[in-house]
Amino acid sequence: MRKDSRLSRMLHVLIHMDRLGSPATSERIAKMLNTNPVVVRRTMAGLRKQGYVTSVKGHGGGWSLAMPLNKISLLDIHNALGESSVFTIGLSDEYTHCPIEQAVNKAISDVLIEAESLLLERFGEVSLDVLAEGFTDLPSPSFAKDEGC
Amino acid sequence: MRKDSRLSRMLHVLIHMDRLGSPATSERIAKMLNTNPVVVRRTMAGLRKQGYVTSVKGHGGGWSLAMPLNKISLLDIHNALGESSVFTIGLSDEYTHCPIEQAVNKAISDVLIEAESLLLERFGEVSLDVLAEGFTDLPSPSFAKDEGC
DNA sequence: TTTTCATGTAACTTATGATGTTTCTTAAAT
DNA sequence: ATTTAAGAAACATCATAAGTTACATGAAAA
Repeated sequence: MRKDSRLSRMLHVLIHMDRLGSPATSERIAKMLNTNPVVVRRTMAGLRKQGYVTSVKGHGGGWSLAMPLNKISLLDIHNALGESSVFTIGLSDEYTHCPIEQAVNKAISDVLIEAESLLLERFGEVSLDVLAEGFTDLPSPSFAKDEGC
Repeated sequence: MRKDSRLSRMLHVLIHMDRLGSPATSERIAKMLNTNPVVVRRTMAGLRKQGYVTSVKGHGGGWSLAMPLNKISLLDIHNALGESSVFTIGLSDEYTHCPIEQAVNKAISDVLIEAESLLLERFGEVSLDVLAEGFTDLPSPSFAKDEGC
């Protein structure tokens, strides 16, 4: 089943952006992610909507962090990306009136809800500055693949 | 993102099968699930491989439970269906040498592992007979949609 | 012993949804 | 004015789960 790696990729990008100083263009980010600028804009648009990044048009424009990394959690970015559910597991809805289907679906969804709660709670406990820790003394690596991420 | 409702659907089927007495044909199950017999065989094959159901060819053949419902847990069926991961969330693997990607991926996967452990543990605690409880006194409903699930 | 019913399996087709692409517009700096 | 870059809509591609077709195998019934 298909995986959505946007969270991982966007976190990676945001931390690099933080050490970059100047705005990062969609094109630059796209190169880093081996994708293209429009996909980057689409994804970043969600983050901007929630206030985590800003975008500027024209010369010298691009994307910038709107707040320090310690104000942003994994949960924030996860939510901003707007994926409805974290699970590949879904429920049947063919016989909503069948008591057996109801019992089955309740058992499954009870578990999913509990596991998702835990997951979101943990995501909320991790802020991005913690992920960047220990690398601040490294020579700030440049951005795109051909420059050595 | 696409959902996999096989677990929910198969549990539903297995419980109905338990009260059916005679083997259920792939065609009958397919009608119940609004799908077709080959898909049913494909899915049931996983359950047979793990010993939860048996299949018999020819006249009067079909699928039967190989053990009572109280010997089968949600986890058993989940595993038998053979889905690798329960999450839609994946990790980037473009810069496996980049310490930032590593830190990001470790943070995410720590959470995923913990949440998945909880989920599997809970699935292991629920056996199918519990889901069927309370309906044993009902007139055993017949199987296919047009017969009133 | 032939027919019918049912699973087993492989190969192929379809449907869906994310991702990628093109094109054009808008806006800001040079 | 020109260049640079985001915004946005429309369209194309791709991956893959699900569905379908076709045929082989095996068991019971006629």
